[in-house]
Amino acid sequence: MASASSQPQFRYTQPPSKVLHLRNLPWECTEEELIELGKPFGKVVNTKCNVGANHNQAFIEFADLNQAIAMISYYASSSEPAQVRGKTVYLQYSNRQEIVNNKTTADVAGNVLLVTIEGQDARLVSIDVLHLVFSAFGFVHKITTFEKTAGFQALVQFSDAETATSAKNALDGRIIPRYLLSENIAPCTLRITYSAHTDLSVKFQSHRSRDYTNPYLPVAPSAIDGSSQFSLGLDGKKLEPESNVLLASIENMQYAVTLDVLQMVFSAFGHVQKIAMFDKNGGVQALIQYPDVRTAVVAKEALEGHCIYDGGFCKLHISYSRHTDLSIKVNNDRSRDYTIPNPTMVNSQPVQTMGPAAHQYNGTQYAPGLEQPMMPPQPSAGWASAVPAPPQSMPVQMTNHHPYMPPAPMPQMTPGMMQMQGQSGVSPPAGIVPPYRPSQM
DNA sequence: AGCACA
Repeated sequence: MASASSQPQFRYTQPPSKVLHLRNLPWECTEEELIELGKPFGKVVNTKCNVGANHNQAFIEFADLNQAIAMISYYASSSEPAQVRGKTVYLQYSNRQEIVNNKTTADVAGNVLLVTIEGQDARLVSIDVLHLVFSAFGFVHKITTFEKTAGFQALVQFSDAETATSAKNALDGRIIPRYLLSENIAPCTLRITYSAHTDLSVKFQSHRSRDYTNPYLPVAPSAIDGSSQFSLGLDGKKLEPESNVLLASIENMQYAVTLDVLQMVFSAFGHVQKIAMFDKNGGVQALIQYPDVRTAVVAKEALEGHCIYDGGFCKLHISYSRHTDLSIKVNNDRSRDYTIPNPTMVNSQPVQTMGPAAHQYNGTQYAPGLEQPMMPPQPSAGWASAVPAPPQSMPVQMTNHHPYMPPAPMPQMTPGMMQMQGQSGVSPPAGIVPPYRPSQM
């Protein structure tokens, strides 16, 4: 075979092509100038400017081969050379048959977004914070995070391109709301393009990747034993490995926090299997067990630092427990196993009460049964404004729609609650326990 | 003046 490809390409024996290769162009030649040059000979359907080491080459692609031939033929016999800005340009058939535009993927709308987190502390942004941010626009199927030369990046998968587009339009160029991050970390700006991916492959739930459509996906070993990689917390400290069991300590407990109150608060994020309360360091702590890590992660994100009651009372501090399955010996006012049939329980309506009620959040077009209780139903309200929504806006749903919104003071009151208040000698203002409302101090 | 690097 004659090896045409091994020959120098600047013989004038290029086979015809719809694509012409132009050289000796002036610096920064524009697409418009190329179209002007080719227009007399046919329809220019594509161009590529600023090619080559000196950016002085370009391609133009005609709709039809004959148009390209016409242009080459014309200038082959013309006394006037082809010119751009008075500079002679040289034409020949390209050795390719079409222009491939490499700026496609980032411009074609898809259901997966490529998110670059910019900022000094970008790496400290947890996948859970990203999940919260993007869940405001619809159900987030999957998230993966990774390091590239571009920095800390994430792929965020939505159901469809429309949802992804609404998130992209609202978030691109914006900062992650301050109230989602601890105070001492630098602002993080989101840069968002479309990804060419349509379905991410997530093998494990881990600190780097999540599949929110599959709660039974195994948790990565590295996320369980914590021996290999800790994820960095928002404050830059090491995080304990995620767990399905949360350890909650209650600060400034002016009002009694009973087992039932805890069960209500934590049930907003999923089924609470077991709770155990105990005294430690002069305060009250509780272990709350969920069926899966994912639910616990969401609950922790949502509740950490928030107060059960208005006024900074009963502030929750939540960490992951090393337990995975609590051993509840007896059901009483300090410990309870909600997974076993409980005809003998004193207050035996809790879980069933919460189930349906917990799903009454309006605007919940997210997948049923998944844990989005705290996503703003009207994301545009929070994101369209230049100023990030105030802290209260994120959990505001819990204020408005949380099942524990008593029409009358102190509903679901338990004997234990009464007693503890009596013992403590602290009377709530006006004798009323404020409604449960997570709020930051 | 001589073929694109996503």
